[in-house]
Amino acid sequence: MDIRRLELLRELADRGSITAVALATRRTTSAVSQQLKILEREAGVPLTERSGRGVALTSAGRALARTATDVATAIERAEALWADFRSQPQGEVTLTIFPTAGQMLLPGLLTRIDALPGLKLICSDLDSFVADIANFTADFDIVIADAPGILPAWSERGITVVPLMREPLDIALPEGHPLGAKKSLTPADVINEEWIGVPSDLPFDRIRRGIEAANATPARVAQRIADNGIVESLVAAGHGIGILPRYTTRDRENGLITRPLVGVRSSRLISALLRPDRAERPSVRAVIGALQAEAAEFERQHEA
Amino acid sequence: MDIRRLELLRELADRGSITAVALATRRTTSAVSQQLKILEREAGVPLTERSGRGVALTSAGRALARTATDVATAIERAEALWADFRSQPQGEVTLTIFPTAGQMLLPGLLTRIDALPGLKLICSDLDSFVADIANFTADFDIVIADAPGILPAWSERGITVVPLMREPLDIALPEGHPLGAKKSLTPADVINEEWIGVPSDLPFDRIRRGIEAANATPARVAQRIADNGIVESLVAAGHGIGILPRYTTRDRENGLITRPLVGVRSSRLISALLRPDRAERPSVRAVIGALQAEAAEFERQHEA
DNA sequence: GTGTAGAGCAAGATGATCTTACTTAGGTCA
DNA sequence: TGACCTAAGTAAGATCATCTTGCTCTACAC
Repeated sequence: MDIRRLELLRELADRGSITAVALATRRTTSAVSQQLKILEREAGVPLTERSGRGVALTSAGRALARTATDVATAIERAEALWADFRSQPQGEVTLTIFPTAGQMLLPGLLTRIDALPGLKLICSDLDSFVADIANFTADFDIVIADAPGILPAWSERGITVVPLMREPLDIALPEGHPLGAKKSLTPADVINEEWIGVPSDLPFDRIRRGIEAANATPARVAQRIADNGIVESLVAAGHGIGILPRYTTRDRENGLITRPLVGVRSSRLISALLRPDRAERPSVRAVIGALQAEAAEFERQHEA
Repeated sequence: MDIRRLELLRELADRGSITAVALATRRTTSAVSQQLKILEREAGVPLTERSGRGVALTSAGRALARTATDVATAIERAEALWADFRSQPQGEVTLTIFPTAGQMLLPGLLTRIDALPGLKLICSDLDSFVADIANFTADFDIVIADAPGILPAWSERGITVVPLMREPLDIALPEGHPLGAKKSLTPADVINEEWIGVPSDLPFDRIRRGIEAANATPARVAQRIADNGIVESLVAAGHGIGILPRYTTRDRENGLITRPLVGVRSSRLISALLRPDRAERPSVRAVIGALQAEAAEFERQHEA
């Protein structure tokens, strides 16, 4: 069964006459007629029948023409990808991102992508609390995650990790807390506080472990909350202190103050994860480039 | 971009060397080499690079080889369908059926299908209460439903309806109910009873409407229940009388007795619904044939 | 260095698919 | 009814993509 012949059958189903198919495919009617004859012999079932001066598909013919449609759509998808390679970056790129990084990067990223004609970025956001973020590289071209480095499990699976930016993590205190008097805080300052922590399998949690290691004392974790907005509210209400990312935490007029933590490494590395085959697509490369530029721009503005 | 060339790229990704691809596809290495060269020119990107004495795919090559896999699977699906037409009925047929019909027909149907080698029947059951059963013909090859005839909406959509069997519907009474003294019941006998009915958009409900029409009086419907098992329990517990299908109602030692209803048409027609293009597939035809045979056999046994 | 395996190039062979020219069948209009 | 037209199909030869043959080039093993 040959694809090109199958395609003719589909054309016939769409256009209704051999002449129309021949015209559309820039062939003679004779050529079309011959190819359909061969197809019919291969199928072993009559696919067409005469109807007046023209031909009509038999119901078997219609049924088999339908299969051609499915094949055609698969081929079209493949060709869209090839087009991406052949010329300018073009086509659709899917991206998923966790909420706070989305706040920082998406507005500028979308502006940059708008400037590239033919390129469409389809974004979605991810619950901040997922088991293994890298699993999403099967479903999305680009996954933006808080990646503490390249996990062994990732490099094994051949996942490409592109670092984008580093965001400092600060200690969040309720207004009026005695520690607010200091400009910056050490692990010893905070170890005896009540903590609003994060679930232990989130990358954030390694900051708490760093503080514990520096003091050789376990911290008192009152709650484990994944969503930063909730953490903000709990800290502001005096239920404990927490660790929050610097650029996306609201610490103006909401009962919250933040202080940098010194003495342990306290930042998160935001990276793009993707499967290497997708990383080859010019359109995906273009988005990665825009992401790197946007992240650099963002860091530059916030360091100043 | 040609499918045959793309297929070669996929082979190369799988087998790793031009020689191996040539051997597998019964060509000379030269032919393979030439075709890949053409593909590369079309792509505009290097797809292979020399690596020692052999070649290795570039990462772009791997990415594009992956697209071939998707196309290949679509073609394989299409070819499975063609194979179905070419020879004996073969392949997979999906069927969905409502519960009581499943009880009656599936055991025997599956036995019949087992006798046809190469044919696989994948069954699922349907909630008895769905808006328009014919919508399922998009998702299943065969939909078995209580079809009161060919609805206009169905014939418009070109849905084929194959009648399978007629099942009488009886009046179900609690044991000891005064009407139990009679061998059969008329509309006048039952109109003043309390009813356990069915939701008004189920086909069953037309029997109740028939009884109302015969008496020119509305029936008193206490409950509207879709599931026959629940109706059985409610009737047995004395909450009312109901209408239940003869062959799948348990009326032995469960507090339930059934009596035929005379004077209004009281039966349901069980039919197979399918899209006409699917009806052409020899495998689907074979299943329909087995269904008709099984339904006829079932009716014969229960009339005796 | 010599031998060998794998890839690639040039030129001609092969074969599928197309065109040209003609036939057949069904419909239309005088 | 017969002349005419349109659509499809057939036969034979032309054309073009793809394959093979025969040779070269490169990397590597012994």
